[in-house]
Amino acid sequence: MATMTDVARRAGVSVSTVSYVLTGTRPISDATRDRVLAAMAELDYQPNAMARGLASRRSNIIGLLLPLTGRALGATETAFVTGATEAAREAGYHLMLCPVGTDDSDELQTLATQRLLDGFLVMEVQLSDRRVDLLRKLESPFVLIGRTEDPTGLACVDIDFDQTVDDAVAHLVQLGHEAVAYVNHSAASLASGYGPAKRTAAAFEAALRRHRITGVMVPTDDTATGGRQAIREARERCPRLTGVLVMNENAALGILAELREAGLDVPWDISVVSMVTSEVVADLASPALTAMTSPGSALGAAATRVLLKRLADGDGTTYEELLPCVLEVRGTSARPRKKK
Amino acid sequence: MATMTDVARRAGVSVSTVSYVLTGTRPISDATRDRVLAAMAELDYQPNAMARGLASRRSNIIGLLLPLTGRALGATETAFVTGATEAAREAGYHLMLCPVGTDDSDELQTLATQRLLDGFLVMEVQLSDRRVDLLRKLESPFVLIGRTEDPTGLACVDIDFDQTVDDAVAHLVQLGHEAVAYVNHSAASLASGYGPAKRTAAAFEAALRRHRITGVMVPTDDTATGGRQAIREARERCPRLTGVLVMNENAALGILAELREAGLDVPWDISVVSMVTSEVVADLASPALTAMTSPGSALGAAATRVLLKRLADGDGTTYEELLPCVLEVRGTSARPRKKK
DNA sequence: ATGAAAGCGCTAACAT
DNA sequence: ATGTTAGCGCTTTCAT
Repeated sequence: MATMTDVARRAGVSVSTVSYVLTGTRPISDATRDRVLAAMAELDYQPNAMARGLASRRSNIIGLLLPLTGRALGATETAFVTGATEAAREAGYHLMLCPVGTDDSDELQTLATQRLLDGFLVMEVQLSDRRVDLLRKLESPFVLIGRTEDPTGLACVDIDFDQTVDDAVAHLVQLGHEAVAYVNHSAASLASGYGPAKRTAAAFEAALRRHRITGVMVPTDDTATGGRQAIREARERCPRLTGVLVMNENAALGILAELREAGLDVPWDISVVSMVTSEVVADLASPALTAMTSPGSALGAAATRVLLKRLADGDGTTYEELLPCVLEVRGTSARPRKKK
Repeated sequence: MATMTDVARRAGVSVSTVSYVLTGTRPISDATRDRVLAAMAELDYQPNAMARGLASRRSNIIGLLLPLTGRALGATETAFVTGATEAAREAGYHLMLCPVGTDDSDELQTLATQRLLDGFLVMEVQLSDRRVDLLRKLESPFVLIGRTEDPTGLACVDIDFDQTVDDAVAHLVQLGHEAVAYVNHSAASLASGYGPAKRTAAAFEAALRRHRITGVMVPTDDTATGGRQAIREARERCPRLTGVLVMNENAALGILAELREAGLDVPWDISVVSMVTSEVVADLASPALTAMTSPGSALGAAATRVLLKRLADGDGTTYEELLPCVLEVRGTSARPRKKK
């Protein structure tokens, strides 16, 4: 394994010159640079990451804090990881997966003080998240995916739930629907103040008013069974119902199954729009789900870019970037057929 | 940020003593150790990962080579990543995600010679995989998830496809099925020599013989549409068909949809067993899919353990560990009802 | 059982 | 534009 000293000797220059060729932090004459580069190539030289990190106090690695609950990651999360990883690589950084939940404060403290990571991406952010407090205290640069209660002084990248709900409702209204339901996350998460649940509930109300249509919000579990119950309840509470928005993919599939068994035709009797859904899952359903596709990979890339920017600038001001889900019309939404 | 020198001074010992307390590579009297530990605690000392890595030539990080194709990772892969990450953490290691496909030789070369990673886990291994050749040449320790054509001298951890297929067929036979189809991966992947496709095809033939039943193998695309076509073809070629094994989850859902539309009752008319399927996806279907659940997270953990073992022992002998998928009977398999 | 000291391979002042 | 050199914070011989 050739070292920088080897390269310097071979190129007939000093080690610092070699170093500066690598980092580009001071002007080097073309002739010298060429000689150095040639020497590197001849020796198959690769800088030692550890030595670099030690001397520069930068590892060029960012950590992705992701609670690994045992159950699988959804497609959205996966896409996020992918997007973040790619964006990091393009900037010459590496991405390290760190299974750190809100409760593993010690783990995180160790990670952050080890100086192995230059900064953090924090996934699955809770409204009140201890990881945030800790990272702040330790003065580690970080970017949140999602938002805490009070985002002052934080950098957040999140789905634009307001916009997403509004776009979904607008899609149904445009098709001629006048009574729609919104099947939200569970009552429990709503009560616990889970951000997306609360924000979408409010956005739904607002959208109903804006579009002057009626509708009901039904919280339910994020399961197929939950979806089944929710659609039954929704139809009871609002018999004229012709459209439904669903927050959770599993619930969406449950709704399709329930409607089918009730002898109703999707999309002609009832349209279903799934929110924050990945393409894969949407295609699993039949008919394929009309959905608001979550910008998973774009979110990951955006978050990474924000973090790297902050690392470079030493910037720590409040920042917020919201990306809406994009409507993909597939087979479960249509103009409702006239009743009777 | 306290350094080892600070700790040494505070404890009234030399730096080397502090170091040995940390690494445990030489005996320390209890009294001294206690003083050192106390000093560390008082100073909130955390060893600097970079300095450690530079001096010891070990980063305590392993890389996970995972081609990020843009499309989402399946639940099995996700579980694998989770399992590997957890296992690494338990052993005091970190896991770094490296988006490196078979074609990114340069990327991999850089990664491996940078000395940032102690070893590699290689996912989505091709029958002939250039990453394997490269890692071997660079003498980087690594473990494959999957198998190459010739596994001599390699460490592999993989799904036991033979066992899995046999278990699935046995399940159907035991229920009384006498004519079953196997819906495999696409003809293209079969032709290209994709390992799992070839191995399961062979295992299916063997299982048919062993159980003295008839059956057909139908290759198809890994999509719902592919599944639909496949089941039509299978029923044409084998009208007495009462059971079907499916290799791909999407195809499995397509098959269910097609059968339903053809007016057939699952599982009473036709049983469906999905292979290498995750629980989440199985539950998405209605009825929930009887499936051979892939040991994703166990695979990840096993692979990590093998790699760490090799790092510790400097061992490089051939090694193979196969884990079967586990049968989970859900709603799509049953004793076939008598025809006519 | 403990200490002293020589690196590990690089970056970044400080020189010229 | 280039060279010299003092660290970065730790591990690990070599001593005692």
